Amino acid sequence: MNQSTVISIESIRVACRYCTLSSLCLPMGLTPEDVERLDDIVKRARPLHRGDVLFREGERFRSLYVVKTGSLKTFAPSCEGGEQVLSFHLPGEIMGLDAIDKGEHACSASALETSAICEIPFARLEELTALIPSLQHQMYRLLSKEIGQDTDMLLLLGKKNAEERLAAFLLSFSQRLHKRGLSATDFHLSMSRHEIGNYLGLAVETVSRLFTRFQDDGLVRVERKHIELLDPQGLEEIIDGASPGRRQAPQRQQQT
Amino acid sequence: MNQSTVISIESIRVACRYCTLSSLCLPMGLTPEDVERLDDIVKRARPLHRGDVLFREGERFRSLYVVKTGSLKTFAPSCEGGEQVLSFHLPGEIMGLDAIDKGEHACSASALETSAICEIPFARLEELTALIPSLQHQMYRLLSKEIGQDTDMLLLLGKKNAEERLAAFLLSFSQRLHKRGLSATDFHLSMSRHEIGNYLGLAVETVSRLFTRFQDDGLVRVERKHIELLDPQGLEEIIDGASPGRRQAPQRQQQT
DNA sequence: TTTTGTTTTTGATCCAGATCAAGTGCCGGC
DNA sequence: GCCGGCACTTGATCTGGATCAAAAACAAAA
Repeated sequence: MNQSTVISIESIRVACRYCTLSSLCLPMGLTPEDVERLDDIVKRARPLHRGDVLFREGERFRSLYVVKTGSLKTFAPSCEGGEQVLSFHLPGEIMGLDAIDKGEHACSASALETSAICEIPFARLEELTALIPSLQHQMYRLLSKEIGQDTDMLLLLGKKNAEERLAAFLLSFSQRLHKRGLSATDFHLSMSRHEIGNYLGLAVETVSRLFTRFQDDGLVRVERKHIELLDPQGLEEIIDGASPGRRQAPQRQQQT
Repeated sequence: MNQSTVISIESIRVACRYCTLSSLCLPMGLTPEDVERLDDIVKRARPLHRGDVLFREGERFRSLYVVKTGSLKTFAPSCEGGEQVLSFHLPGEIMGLDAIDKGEHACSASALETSAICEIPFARLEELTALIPSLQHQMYRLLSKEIGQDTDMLLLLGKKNAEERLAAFLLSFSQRLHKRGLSATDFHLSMSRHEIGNYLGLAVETVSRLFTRFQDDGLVRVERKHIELLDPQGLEEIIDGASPGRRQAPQRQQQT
């Protein structure tokens, strides 16, 4: 309780201009004065704890949210009570962009661990972007980037096998952490095997088996949620379809 | 040749304000004066023919493109020379939004049939959106909508089986045509079985078999690329996981 | 500490859909 | 009208990963 209070106070106090994430986040490329104006509309609420829901699918859309610390997942209800994990969000990453169109959230977001969030009321942001061209540009870029990421994911789900998917996930996660100043080769997964499997379109068992296989192949060291990448290059090769087991490509390529 | 000339002239001449698509397209919700201003920056080139490439992956991003007539596909190179079809575009739909972020096209676009295109130089559009709040809002909505569509696709590829995928594709295509004033139950597919399969993450053979099965089940009438939806309700039920063959859900749901 | 529930791992089996293999039929070119 | 090639269909087989089952490792509670 004591600790969460500390985090809370801290999260309330850190303005954008002092935030270490500003180079990754919305303020990227803005002048200090413009950052100030953006900062004026940002709200910082108390932190969420594991499992807490930030917004729920169907809720009226009012704000975008940026992760300040911790991590979250977004997920949409699938058929028959199941759900599809759509993405994992790390500090500096924005959530809620998919809700602008319909004016209501198309997915839900919940915390994977204790997390601090910045809330950005969209109506005010929209006003601001009309006044600050570089902010408008940044918004277009952010929206576009999200589309690009979804595209990558479509490629992953449409064309890659289980091994390639997990390798891609690990490497991508590693790179995202690295951009945030953390180790690219030694990190902690805040999500469960179940969530990873769901995200990658695989069964938990498959994810677990692949972790074991990767470890046996000397690519990673896995100890529950603690991951060490021993051979990132090797993972890279797996992603490109050169799995250790098969020398030449046995996959028939779907031409169009 | 004669016919393509006719189309060409027509496509050059129709300004946004006379275009039947304006209610679906970028001008949606703009005042007539603002449509005029938008119209000033739109370029209308000669039509593309089947197979012609509108833009290619890696090319410098300058413009967004809107389909005026016809249809296109976008696709990205997958591993080992294959490609992933990312989307099919019908009149009024915008292409190139994923390129804003990196400043270069992340995918390629090619015509599925003779198609007319409106080109919108992005730099000029960006200037205009700063001046016209409703246009800016429209842009945010369009970008957000694209994200939402990608999300739907992720759900489809991550959680649905072959039958559900094809049913969802047919119904979604039908609805998009209907919005454009065409028949929702009797239409022509401009893409090949191969392209459908690629898009849905299925082998051609599977797509072909499913068309046959759907026809045998009285859901559709298929004659090469000509499709008649006989029982849209039945397709809807398939999408929701109630395939005719199985009474209760044998799929284990991936909980998180 | 034990208890109890959850997450992860491991093993055995199964099946949807991919892949392989042959047609069949359509369409454009000559 | 005939030919050649490509798109599509249909059938037979194979397999990656799902599913089923159960044990093992942990974590939170008591």
